[in-house]
Amino acid sequence: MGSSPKTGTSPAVIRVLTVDDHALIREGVAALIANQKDMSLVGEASHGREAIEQFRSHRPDVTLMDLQMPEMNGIDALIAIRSEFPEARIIVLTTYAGDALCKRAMKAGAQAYILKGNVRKDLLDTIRAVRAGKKFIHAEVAAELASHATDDSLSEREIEVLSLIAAGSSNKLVADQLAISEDTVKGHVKNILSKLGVNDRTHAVTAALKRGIIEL
Amino acid sequence: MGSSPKTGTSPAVIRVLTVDDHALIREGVAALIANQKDMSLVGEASHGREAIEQFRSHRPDVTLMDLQMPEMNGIDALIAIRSEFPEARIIVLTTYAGDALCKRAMKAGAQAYILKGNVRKDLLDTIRAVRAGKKFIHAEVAAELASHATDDSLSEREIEVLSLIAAGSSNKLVADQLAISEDTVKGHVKNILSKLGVNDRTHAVTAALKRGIIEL
DNA sequence: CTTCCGACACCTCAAAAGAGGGATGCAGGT
DNA sequence: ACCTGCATCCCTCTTTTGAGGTGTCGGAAG
Repeated sequence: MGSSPKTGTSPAVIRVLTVDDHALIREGVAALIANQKDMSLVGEASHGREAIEQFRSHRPDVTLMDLQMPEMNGIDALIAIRSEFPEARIIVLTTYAGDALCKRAMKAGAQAYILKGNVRKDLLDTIRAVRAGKKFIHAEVAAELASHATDDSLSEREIEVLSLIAAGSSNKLVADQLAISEDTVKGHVKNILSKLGVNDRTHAVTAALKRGIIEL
Repeated sequence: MGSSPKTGTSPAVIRVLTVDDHALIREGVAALIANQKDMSLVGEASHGREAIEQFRSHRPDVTLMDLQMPEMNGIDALIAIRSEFPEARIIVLTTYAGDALCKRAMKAGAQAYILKGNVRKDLLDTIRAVRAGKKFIHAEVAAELASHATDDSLSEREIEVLSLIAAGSSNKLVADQLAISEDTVKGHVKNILSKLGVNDRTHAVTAALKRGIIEL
């Protein structure tokens, strides 16, 4: 790369799409990219549905995707885009360092997961790396990921139960809402506590919130 | 004020300081302000301590302050700046719509409280309004505020107890950590449940998180 | 100087939650 | 066919929580 005079996929500008419900963030990304000779912002979207439309019409080389947006969240948009365009290169750019969120995003086909906090140098480097086909997970998140490497993740049902508990339901109420017996709920709760390594339901909820397993 | 031809405090540019731990947000603010003829960005800070320094050296007309930053949070920075410069005009610019957070910020001397989400038009208008001495609270937050207008807020001690509960402590453990009797803790918990309008400790924690009374 | 409120403490009692055990059926993969 | 994970249900037992009610003490506000 460099001496050969040719087609030049490398020297071509990287076409970027930014997806974030916060206008300020999109503005920041736009400003950052405007200063790069090898990049160009080709579109913006403020939620998942719009992201899909923008992707269809612009076919960006790299997409910066926030999670937690109105209308349609980033994970769902990620899945939708990747199912339609399997070669899509998508970087998750979020505030949350939860390991569960990161796992879901990477499983959904994200190429990188970085935090809005320490973006200074990471963002631009990551865009270039991802365009080149590499993957990247922010160190802070990677540490989270590593610290929970051993413990198995919650099942769909367990997440459902835990969400209802977080919303203020007792075991009996959860049982009613899910149309199962209270004993079954207790069984689920026991597994949840064990998997999260906590001793009571309240701590289970806060631990799951920290890790991005459930939302408020 | 308006028809008289004079000193011109109004036509002068509004000098703005932006405080946010997210570089992208600062970048976005900078880009937005750069397009306004009547505004000029005079400084940036990524946490509370730096905000105080920057305020001292630049004396901005208006300061945009995020809450929840490392080193020193926005509320504390707000208080510190306002105690040193009582005329300081500070706009809280945050992601969180919790009414408790807003109440604390306004009590600490903030002139406005707006959300990063719907910034498009609000931000610039708010900067001008605040410079002119007006106050402003984002509609979404105001609604939150109104919906909790009647219920009294938690005492310091109650917040302390609730935080420990959120961290996974039983009543007995909370009692040990605060060096009080378990019965007293139960008394506090009872008041907490009553004030927050919930039936159990887990819901109390999630309700308090939503309202910005405690943090994760 | 009262009056009110918050923090503190003690009591009883019923309901919920958590720890222990075991058992069934069903789906997916080997 | 077998095994494993998951969801489901049942039982017993102890601990924790939450709902009642009462009272003291100190400080802040009236």
